Amino acid sequence: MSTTENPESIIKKLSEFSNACRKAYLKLTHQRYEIYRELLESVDHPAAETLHKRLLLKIPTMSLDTVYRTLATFERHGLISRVQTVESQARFEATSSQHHHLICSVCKNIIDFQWKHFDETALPPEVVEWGIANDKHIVIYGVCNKCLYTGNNP
Amino acid sequence: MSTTENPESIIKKLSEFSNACRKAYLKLTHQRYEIYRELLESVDHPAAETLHKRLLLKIPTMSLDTVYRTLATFERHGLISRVQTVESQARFEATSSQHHHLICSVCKNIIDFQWKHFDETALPPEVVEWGIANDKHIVIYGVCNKCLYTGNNP
DNA sequence: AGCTTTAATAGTAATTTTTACTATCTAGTA
DNA sequence: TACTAGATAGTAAAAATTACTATTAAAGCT
Repeated sequence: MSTTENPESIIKKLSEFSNACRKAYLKLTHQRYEIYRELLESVDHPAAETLHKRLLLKIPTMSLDTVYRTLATFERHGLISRVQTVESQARFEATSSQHHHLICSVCKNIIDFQWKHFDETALPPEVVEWGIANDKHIVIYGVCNKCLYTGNNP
Repeated sequence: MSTTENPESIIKKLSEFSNACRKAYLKLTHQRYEIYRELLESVDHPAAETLHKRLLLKIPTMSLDTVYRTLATFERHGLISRVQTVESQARFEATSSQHHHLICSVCKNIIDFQWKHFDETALPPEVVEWGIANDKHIVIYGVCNKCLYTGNNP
Protein backbone atom coordinates (compact mmCIF):
# COMPACT_ATOMS: atom_id res chain seq x y z
CA MET A 1 0.00 0.00 0.00
CA SER A 2 1.14 3.53 -0.60
CA THR A 3 -0.43 4.73 2.63
CA THR A 4 1.22 5.90 5.84
CA GLU A 5 4.76 4.56 5.78
CA ASN A 6 7.11 4.66 8.71
CA PRO A 7 10.30 6.71 8.29
CA GLU A 8 12.57 3.64 7.99
CA SER A 9 10.44 2.28 5.18
CA ILE A 10 10.62 5.60 3.35
CA ILE A 11 14.38 5.73 3.72
CA LYS A 12 14.65 2.19 2.42
CA LYS A 13 12.45 2.98 -0.55
CA LEU A 14 14.41 6.12 -1.38
CA SER A 15 17.57 4.07 -1.39
CA GLU A 16 15.95 1.50 -3.68
CA PHE A 17 14.89 4.41 -5.87
CA SER A 18 18.47 5.66 -6.12
CA ASN A 19 19.63 2.22 -7.16
CA ALA A 20 16.87 1.92 -9.72
CA CYS A 21 17.85 5.26 -11.26
CA ARG A 22 21.49 4.21 -11.49
CA LYS A 23 20.53 0.94 -13.16
CA ALA A 24 18.32 2.77 -15.64
CA TYR A 25 20.98 5.43 -16.37
CA LEU A 26 18.64 8.09 -15.06
CA LYS A 27 20.51 11.01 -13.55
CA LEU A 28 19.62 11.31 -9.91
CA THR A 29 18.74 14.98 -9.80
CA HIS A 30 17.54 16.89 -6.78
CA GLN A 31 14.19 17.40 -8.50
CA ARG A 32 13.70 13.72 -9.27
CA TYR A 33 14.62 12.74 -5.74
CA GLU A 34 12.20 15.20 -4.22
CA ILE A 35 9.39 14.34 -6.62
CA TYR A 36 9.76 10.68 -5.80
CA ARG A 37 10.03 11.36 -2.07
CA GLU A 38 6.96 13.59 -2.11
CA LEU A 39 4.97 10.87 -3.87
CA LEU A 40 6.20 8.25 -1.40
CA GLU A 41 5.08 10.41 1.50
CA SER A 42 1.73 11.24 -0.09
CA VAL A 43 -1.08 9.03 1.04
CA ASP A 44 -3.64 10.56 -1.31
CA HIS A 45 -2.53 9.60 -4.82
CA PRO A 46 -2.00 13.21 -5.90
CA ALA A 47 -2.41 14.69 -9.35
CA ALA A 48 0.63 16.24 -11.02
CA GLU A 49 -0.52 19.72 -10.16
CA THR A 50 -1.17 18.87 -6.51
CA LEU A 51 2.29 17.38 -6.31
CA HIS A 52 3.76 20.47 -7.94
CA LYS A 53 2.11 22.76 -5.39
CA ARG A 54 3.53 20.71 -2.53
CA LEU A 55 6.98 20.62 -4.07
CA LEU A 56 7.05 24.38 -4.56
CA LEU A 57 7.17 24.74 -0.78
CA LYS A 58 10.49 22.90 -0.76
CA ILE A 59 11.86 23.92 -4.15
CA PRO A 60 10.35 27.25 -5.19
CA THR A 61 11.74 27.06 -8.72
CA MET A 62 10.34 23.61 -9.48
CA SER A 63 8.50 23.85 -12.78
CA LEU A 64 5.23 22.10 -13.55
CA ASP A 65 6.72 20.70 -16.73
CA THR A 66 9.43 18.98 -14.72
CA VAL A 67 6.82 17.33 -12.55
CA TYR A 68 4.87 16.05 -15.56
CA ARG A 69 8.00 15.02 -17.43
CA THR A 70 9.51 13.31 -14.43
CA LEU A 71 6.34 11.45 -13.57
CA ALA A 72 6.20 10.19 -17.15
CA THR A 73 9.81 9.08 -16.92
CA PHE A 74 9.22 7.31 -13.62
CA GLU A 75 6.17 5.62 -15.04
CA ARG A 76 8.10 4.38 -18.06
CA HIS A 77 10.59 2.80 -15.68
CA GLY A 78 7.91 1.27 -13.49
CA LEU A 79 8.86 3.36 -10.47
CA ILE A 80 5.43 4.88 -10.16
CA SER A 81 1.96 4.10 -11.49
CA ARG A 82 -0.94 6.04 -12.80
CA VAL A 83 -4.19 5.29 -11.00
CA GLN A 84 -7.11 4.10 -13.13
CA THR A 85 -9.93 6.59 -12.76
CA VAL A 86 -12.74 8.21 -14.71
CA GLU A 87 -11.48 11.67 -13.76
CA SER A 88 -9.88 14.11 -16.17
CA GLN A 89 -6.77 14.66 -14.06
CA ALA A 90 -4.28 11.82 -13.81
CA ARG A 91 -3.42 10.63 -10.31
CA PHE A 92 -0.17 8.95 -9.31
CA GLU A 93 1.31 6.66 -6.69
CA ALA A 94 4.67 5.12 -5.97
CA THR A 95 4.59 1.57 -7.24
CA SER A 96 4.22 -0.95 -4.44
CA SER A 97 2.83 -4.39 -3.74
CA GLN A 98 -0.38 -5.44 -5.47
CA HIS A 99 -3.38 -3.49 -4.24
CA HIS A 100 -6.63 -1.96 -5.45
CA HIS A 101 -8.44 1.35 -5.17
CA LEU A 102 -11.47 2.84 -3.53
CA ILE A 103 -12.46 6.20 -4.97
CA CYS A 104 -15.01 8.47 -3.34
CA SER A 105 -17.16 10.12 -6.01
CA VAL A 106 -17.70 13.08 -3.70
CA CYS A 107 -14.32 14.05 -2.23
CA LYS A 108 -12.32 12.24 -4.94
CA ASN A 109 -10.07 10.74 -2.28
CA ILE A 110 -8.43 7.53 -3.35
CA ILE A 111 -7.45 4.90 -0.84
CA ASP A 112 -5.80 1.52 -1.25
CA PHE A 113 -7.11 -1.85 -0.24
CA GLN A 114 -5.77 -5.34 -0.51
CA TRP A 115 -7.53 -8.46 -1.63
CA LYS A 116 -5.15 -11.39 -1.63
CA HIS A 117 -7.88 -13.85 -2.53
CA PHE A 118 -8.68 -11.96 -5.71
CA ASP A 119 -5.03 -11.50 -6.61
CA GLU A 120 -4.49 -15.25 -6.43
CA THR A 121 -7.57 -16.21 -8.42
CA ALA A 122 -6.89 -17.27 -11.98
CA LEU A 123 -8.29 -15.00 -14.67
CA PRO A 124 -11.17 -16.30 -16.80
CA PRO A 125 -10.26 -18.00 -20.11
CA GLU A 126 -11.63 -15.05 -22.10
CA VAL A 127 -8.84 -12.92 -20.68
CA VAL A 128 -6.13 -15.50 -21.16
CA GLU A 129 -7.13 -15.85 -24.80
CA TRP A 130 -7.09 -12.11 -25.33
CA GLY A 131 -3.35 -11.69 -24.93
CA ILE A 132 -0.87 -10.97 -22.17
CA ALA A 133 -2.31 -9.39 -19.03
CA ASN A 134 0.29 -7.30 -17.27
CA ASP A 135 -1.77 -5.63 -14.66
CA LYS A 136 -5.12 -6.34 -13.08
CA HIS A 137 -6.75 -3.75 -10.90
CA ILE A 138 -10.05 -3.39 -9.17
CA VAL A 139 -11.38 0.13 -8.92
CA ILE A 140 -14.42 0.73 -6.79
CA TYR A 141 -16.32 3.98 -6.97
CA GLY A 142 -18.65 4.90 -4.16
CA VAL A 143 -19.07 7.34 -1.30
CA CYS A 144 -16.79 7.18 1.73
CA ASN A 145 -18.17 7.32 5.27
CA LYS A 146 -16.71 10.75 5.86
CA CYS A 147 -18.72 12.19 2.98
CA LEU A 148 -21.81 10.22 3.96
CA TYR A 149 -21.75 11.58 7.50
CA THR A 150 -20.77 15.15 6.72
CA GLY A 151 -23.56 15.16 4.16
CA ASN A 152 -21.50 16.12 1.13
CA ASN A 153 -23.66 15.75 -1.90
CA PRO A 154 -22.74 12.88 -4.22
CA MET B 1 -21.44 -6.37 -23.04
CA SER B 2 -21.36 -3.36 -25.32
CA THR B 3 -19.93 -5.40 -28.18
CA THR B 4 -21.55 -6.47 -31.43
CA GLU B 5 -25.27 -6.24 -30.92
CA ASN B 6 -27.84 -7.58 -33.31
CA PRO B 7 -30.19 -5.04 -34.94
CA GLU B 8 -33.21 -6.08 -32.84
CA SER B 9 -31.26 -5.57 -29.64
CA ILE B 10 -30.20 -2.10 -30.79
CA ILE B 11 -33.77 -1.18 -31.65
CA LYS B 12 -34.92 -2.40 -28.25
CA LYS B 13 -32.24 -0.40 -26.48
CA LEU B 14 -33.05 2.73 -28.45
CA SER B 15 -36.64 2.37 -27.40
CA GLU B 16 -35.60 1.95 -23.77
CA PHE B 17 -33.44 5.02 -24.21
CA SER B 18 -36.42 7.05 -25.44
CA ASN B 19 -38.41 5.98 -22.41
CA ALA B 20 -35.57 6.82 -20.06
CA CYS B 21 -35.32 10.30 -21.55
CA ARG B 22 -39.03 10.89 -21.13
CA LYS B 23 -38.90 9.75 -17.51
CA ALA B 24 -35.95 12.02 -16.82
CA TYR B 25 -37.57 15.00 -18.59
CA LEU B 26 -34.73 15.04 -21.08
CA LYS B 27 -35.83 16.34 -24.44
CA LEU B 28 -35.37 13.67 -27.05
CA THR B 29 -33.47 15.64 -29.64
CA HIS B 30 -32.14 14.32 -32.90
CA GLN B 31 -28.59 14.89 -31.64
CA ARG B 32 -29.15 13.01 -28.41
CA TYR B 33 -30.75 10.11 -30.24
CA GLU B 34 -27.91 9.86 -32.71
CA ILE B 35 -25.21 10.22 -30.09
CA TYR B 36 -26.75 7.42 -28.07
CA ARG B 37 -27.26 5.24 -31.13
CA GLU B 38 -23.69 5.79 -32.28
CA LEU B 39 -22.40 4.75 -28.87
CA LEU B 40 -24.65 1.69 -28.85
CA GLU B 41 -23.32 0.64 -32.22
CA SER B 42 -19.70 1.32 -31.29
CA VAL B 43 -17.84 -1.71 -30.06
CA ASP B 44 -14.68 0.19 -29.24
CA HIS B 45 -15.56 2.45 -26.30
CA PRO B 46 -14.86 5.63 -28.24
CA ALA B 47 -13.59 8.93 -26.90
CA ALA B 48 -15.79 12.02 -27.26
CA GLU B 49 -13.78 13.24 -30.19
CA THR B 50 -13.88 9.90 -32.00
CA LEU B 51 -17.62 9.82 -31.53
CA HIS B 52 -17.90 13.37 -32.83
CA LYS B 53 -15.97 12.50 -35.99
CA ARG B 54 -18.28 9.57 -36.67
CA LEU B 55 -21.38 11.63 -36.02
CA LEU B 56 -20.27 14.39 -38.39
CA LEU B 57 -20.75 11.92 -41.24
CA LYS B 58 -24.43 11.71 -40.38
CA ILE B 59 -25.02 15.18 -38.98
CA PRO B 60 -22.48 17.59 -40.48
CA THR B 61 -23.39 20.41 -38.09
CA MET B 62 -23.00 18.39 -34.91
CA SER B 63 -20.78 20.38 -32.57
CA LEU B 64 -18.11 18.87 -30.37
CA ASP B 65 -19.54 20.71 -27.38
CA THR B 66 -22.85 18.98 -27.89
CA VAL B 67 -21.13 15.61 -27.82
CA TYR B 68 -19.31 16.40 -24.59
CA ARG B 69 -22.35 18.03 -23.00
CA THR B 70 -24.65 15.22 -24.03
CA LEU B 71 -22.30 12.50 -22.86
CA ALA B 72 -22.10 14.24 -19.48
CA THR B 73 -25.89 14.44 -19.34
CA PHE B 74 -26.26 10.77 -20.23
CA GLU B 75 -23.69 9.84 -17.63
CA ARG B 76 -25.51 11.82 -14.91
CA HIS B 77 -28.62 9.83 -15.75
CA GLY B 78 -26.82 6.50 -15.80
CA LEU B 79 -27.48 5.91 -19.49
CA ILE B 80 -23.82 5.66 -20.33
CA SER B 81 -20.61 5.11 -18.40
CA ARG B 82 -17.12 6.41 -18.51
CA VAL B 83 -14.49 3.72 -18.76
CA GLN B 84 -11.80 3.63 -16.08
CA THR B 85 -8.45 4.10 -17.78
CA VAL B 86 -5.06 5.69 -17.27
CA GLU B 87 -5.36 7.50 -20.61
CA SER B 88 -5.76 11.25 -20.98
CA GLN B 89 -8.87 11.03 -23.15
CA ALA B 90 -12.08 9.83 -21.56
CA ARG B 91 -13.72 6.80 -23.19
CA PHE B 92 -17.41 5.97 -23.09
CA GLU B 93 -19.83 3.07 -23.43
CA ALA B 94 -23.56 2.58 -23.27
CA THR B 95 -24.39 1.23 -19.83
CA SER B 96 -25.16 -2.47 -19.88
CA SER B 97 -24.95 -5.54 -17.68
CA GLN B 98 -22.00 -5.86 -15.31
CA HIS B 99 -18.74 -6.43 -17.14
CA HIS B 100 -15.07 -5.56 -17.00
CA HIS B 101 -12.41 -4.23 -19.33
CA LEU B 102 -9.32 -5.39 -21.13
CA ILE B 103 -7.19 -2.55 -22.44
CA CYS B 104 -4.33 -3.06 -24.85
CA SER B 105 -1.45 -0.75 -23.95
CA VAL B 106 -0.36 -0.74 -27.58
CA CYS B 107 -3.45 -0.17 -29.72
CA LYS B 108 -5.54 1.24 -26.85
CA ASN B 109 -8.45 -0.92 -27.84
CA ILE B 110 -10.83 -1.67 -25.02
CA ILE B 111 -12.86 -4.83 -24.96
CA ASP B 112 -15.36 -6.16 -22.47
CA PHE B 113 -15.26 -9.39 -20.56
CA GLN B 114 -17.54 -10.99 -18.04
CA TRP B 115 -16.66 -12.63 -14.78
CA LYS B 116 -19.77 -13.76 -12.96
CA HIS B 117 -17.81 -15.47 -10.22
CA PHE B 118 -16.07 -12.21 -9.31
CA ASP B 119 -19.26 -10.20 -9.52
CA GLU B 120 -20.93 -12.48 -7.01
CA THR B 121 -18.04 -12.57 -4.56
CA ALA B 122 -18.51 -10.44 -1.46
CA LEU B 123 -16.16 -7.52 -1.09
CA PRO B 124 -13.54 -7.65 1.67
CA PRO B 125 -14.46 -6.05 5.03
CA GLU B 126 -12.04 -3.16 4.41
CA VAL B 127 -14.22 -2.03 1.54
CA VAL B 128 -17.50 -2.49 3.38
CA GLU B 129 -16.18 -0.37 6.25
CA TRP B 130 -15.02 2.36 3.90
CA GLY B 131 -18.50 3.45 2.79
CA ILE B 132 -20.99 2.62 0.08
CA ALA B 133 -19.57 0.92 -2.99
CA ASN B 134 -21.64 1.73 -6.05
CA ASP B 135 -19.55 0.28 -8.74
CA LYS B 136 -16.79 -2.31 -8.88
CA HIS B 137 -14.77 -2.77 -12.00
CA ILE B 138 -11.76 -4.78 -12.99
CA VAL B 139 -9.49 -3.17 -15.53
CA ILE B 140 -6.73 -5.24 -17.00
CA TYR B 141 -3.94 -3.64 -18.99
CA GLY B 142 -1.85 -5.80 -21.25
CA VAL B 143 -1.10 -6.47 -24.89
CA CYS B 144 -3.70 -8.07 -27.12
CA ASN B 145 -2.83 -10.93 -29.44
CA LYS B 146 -3.28 -8.79 -32.51
CA CYS B 147 -0.56 -6.41 -31.34
CA LEU B 148 1.64 -9.28 -30.18
CA TYR B 149 1.51 -10.96 -33.57
CA THR B 150 1.73 -7.89 -35.75
CA GLY B 151 4.72 -6.88 -33.66
CA ASN B 152 3.46 -3.47 -32.57
CA ASN B 153 5.82 -2.13 -29.99
CA PRO B 154 4.47 -1.94 -26.44
C1' DA C 1 39.00 18.80 -7.34
C1' DG C 2 38.41 20.28 -12.24
C1' DC C 3 36.93 19.31 -17.06
C1' DT C 4 33.77 17.28 -20.37
C1' DT C 5 29.79 15.38 -22.02
C1' DT C 6 25.21 14.61 -22.03
C1' DA C 7 20.94 14.68 -20.08
C1' DA C 8 17.71 17.44 -17.17
C1' DT C 9 15.59 21.77 -15.76
C1' DA C 10 13.17 26.43 -15.74
C1' DG C 11 10.50 29.33 -17.93
C1' DT C 12 7.81 29.86 -21.19
C1' DA C 13 4.80 28.66 -25.32
C1' DA C 14 1.98 25.46 -27.65
C1' DT C 15 -1.28 21.44 -27.81
C1' DT C 16 -4.78 18.72 -26.37
C1' DT C 17 -8.91 17.91 -23.90
C1' DT C 18 -12.84 19.64 -21.84
C1' DT C 19 -16.13 23.19 -20.49
C1' DA C 20 -18.51 27.76 -20.91
C1' DC C 21 -21.06 31.50 -23.35
C1' DT C 22 -24.74 33.35 -26.21
C1' DA C 23 -27.73 33.86 -29.93
C1' DT C 24 -30.60 30.72 -32.31
C1' DC C 25 -33.42 26.80 -32.69
C1' DT C 26 -36.52 22.96 -31.52
C1' DA C 27 -39.11 19.29 -28.63
C1' DG C 28 -42.84 19.03 -25.85
C1' DT C 29 -47.18 20.87 -24.78
C1' DA C 30 -51.25 23.78 -24.90
C1' DT D 1 -49.94 26.61 -34.81
C1' DA D 2 -47.88 29.14 -31.17
C1' DC D 3 -45.46 29.22 -26.64
C1' DT D 4 -41.76 28.19 -23.61
C1' DA D 5 -38.14 25.94 -21.55
C1' DG D 6 -34.42 23.72 -22.56
C1' DA D 7 -30.93 22.20 -26.25
C1' DT D 8 -27.71 23.26 -29.97
C1' DA D 9 -24.02 25.52 -33.03
C1' DG D 10 -20.35 28.13 -33.25
C1' DT D 11 -17.07 30.03 -30.95
C1' DA D 12 -14.27 31.31 -26.98
C1' DA D 13 -12.24 30.06 -22.73
C1' DA D 14 -10.43 27.06 -19.28
C1' DA D 15 -8.01 23.04 -17.69
C1' DA D 16 -4.61 19.53 -18.36
C1' DT D 17 -0.65 18.08 -20.61
C1' DT D 18 3.34 18.32 -23.64
C1' DA D 19 6.97 20.75 -26.37
C1' DC D 20 10.82 24.13 -27.11
C1' DT D 21 15.25 26.27 -25.95
C1' DA D 22 18.73 28.43 -23.41
C1' DT D 23 20.83 27.30 -19.20
C1' DT D 24 22.25 24.19 -15.54
C1' DA D 25 23.99 20.23 -13.26
C1' DA D 26 25.00 14.93 -12.78
C1' DA D 27 28.12 11.31 -13.90
C1' DG D 28 32.28 9.87 -15.76
C1' DC D 29 37.13 10.71 -16.59
C1' DT D 30 41.33 12.55 -15.51
